[in-house]
Parts: sequence; C-alpha cells; structure tokens
Amino acid sequence: MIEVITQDRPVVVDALPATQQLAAWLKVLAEPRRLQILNLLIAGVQCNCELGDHLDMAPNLISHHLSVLRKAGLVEVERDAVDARWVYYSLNRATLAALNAAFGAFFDPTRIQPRRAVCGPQGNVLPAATIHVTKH
Amino acid sequence: MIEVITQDRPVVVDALPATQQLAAWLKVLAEPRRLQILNLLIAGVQCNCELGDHLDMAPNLISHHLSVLRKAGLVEVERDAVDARWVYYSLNRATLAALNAAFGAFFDPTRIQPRRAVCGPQGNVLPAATIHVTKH
DNA sequence: GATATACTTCAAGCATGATTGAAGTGATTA
DNA sequence: TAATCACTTCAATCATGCTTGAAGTATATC
Repeated sequence: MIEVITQDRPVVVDALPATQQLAAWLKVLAEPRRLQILNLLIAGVQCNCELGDHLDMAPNLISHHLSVLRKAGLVEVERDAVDARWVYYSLNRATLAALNAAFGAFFDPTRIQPRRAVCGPQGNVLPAATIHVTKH
Repeated sequence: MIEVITQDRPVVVDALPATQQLAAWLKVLAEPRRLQILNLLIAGVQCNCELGDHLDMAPNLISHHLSVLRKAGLVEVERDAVDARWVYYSLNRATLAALNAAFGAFFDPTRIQPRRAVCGPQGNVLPAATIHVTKH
C-alpha cells in the first residue's frame, strides 16, 4: 500500500488486489491470437477445429491458448451430447462482466488527479514541444 | 477477413486493424509495473524519482517503462520550467479515451452471438460438469 | 478388440522483452 | 570549467512463454 497526501487526507494508491487481478487478465488478453480466438467465440464459433481453420493455427496451439483463457476464467468447455469427441468452447459472461468493470474502474477518466508537486523545484511546467528528444 | 454466416447476411469477423490496435495496447498494459506506474500517474504523481520511491524500482527501469508507455501514446513528457533537469510525465487523455472505447467495443456483451453449429454432429451440448478433466 | 477421430499434454526449441549495471546526455550550480 | 543532478541509453543477462512435433487420452465406429 502506498499513501499519497492530498489536501488534508491520505488517498490510498494501492499496489493492490484489484490492480493485480486486472494485470493478470491483461496478460492473458495481450496475445493477438487469443484476442482473435475471443473474437471468434464472440461471433459464435466454438470448436477447436473451426477456430483452427479460421486462424490457420495447429490444433494443439489452439488448445493451448484456450487452456490459458479457461484458466483465466474467460471461457468454458462443453462436450457434444451426440458425439462427445467434439468439444465446444464458450465465453463466461460473468467473468467478462467483471473484466469490463475492472478495466472501466481502473481507466475511469474521472479518477485522474491533477499533478501533485511533491518533488522538483516547484512544478511550473513547459509544454511538451520544448523537450529535447534525443535521437540515435 | 473471415466471414461468418448469420441468418441471412454475412457478418465480418475481421482479423483486423481495430483488434490489432487493441492487442498492441494490451501488450503495453499487461505489465504489472506499468499498470502501477499508470495508477500513480492517475493519482497525480509524475516525476521519475518519486515513481521510483513508490515502486522501489531503479530509475533506469522506470525510464524504460515510461518510454514504452510514451511510444504507445499513453503518456506525455514535460520538463520543469524552473529547473529543466526535472522531467514530469502525465497521461494522454485522448489516447486513454480511445483505449476505453476500443476495449468497450471489443468486449461489448451485446456483441456475443449464440453458437453456430458449423462443425460437430449437431450441437446438442452437455453441461461443462460432465467433462473429464485429465490430471497429471 | 482394432482403428479412427477430436482434442490434449509433453518436451523440446526459440523469440520477445524485463531487468541490471555501466556509460552517456542535458541542465544547473559552484 | 568542473562537478553535480535527474534522467536516458546501451549492452548483456535472464526469465517468461509462444510455438512445434510427437506422444497421449477419451470417445466413437468398424
């Protein structure tokens, strides 16, 4: 826990469970192929083979990514009642809702505070354009 | 581009710019320390040294992560007008708004389509609980 | 039972990127 | 001008995890 002093009372800028949970979800989502898989699941595509056809990926790789998504609670698994060899994946709407809530809470524009001049001379600030950007 | 057939008209499930852009942002955000840095920036903390104090990180590492955030357009840089040795980082609200919009659009619950039985016998589905989970 | 199907798990190889210490840059002060 | 300060860049190490091919599992069919 880190405390930042406001006018007269401390505000907690937690290093915290909520942020950690969001970080864990983002790590799972920060994979282009997993996002594509989610995109297909959202569109109603559900079996390993068809996901592979659409994304041009080996079935074991699809299986791996689906496993990661499943461990994160984002997708669920079912087997076909007629022929149980077929496996269908679907979205976990509750987790998706929690994810949306966590993301929205963290990046809520109204949370943004003005600069606190804790270090530095006094904090009169130059426009960004005047900065010397080093080229290499 | 991938086309999925709905009732009577094709719906584009693009492999697409919007998803690619979101994936790029998520990759930048999927780093616990960067999320913590953003969290501090949101709380009004802005110079490298103080971020380092709060997060117990070396200044060069902070600098590295801030550089990644800056290249993603999420933060901006300014130098102090009184003493230009001090550098202040702040959030780019426009990019943050675009990020929120992209995330919200991708994970919009109303986008979720019901299963399309394209492969598999017919798609009568068993509850997830009946699945045999292999242990090792 | 033997074979086929749909998928999963395992055991590498490999690439990306976080981390670290040292050197470098720009600005200020003595 | 020399020294200091705040920060950045560089080079190298190291860890995480994606990817791939092979082997394994569960289910269904012959």
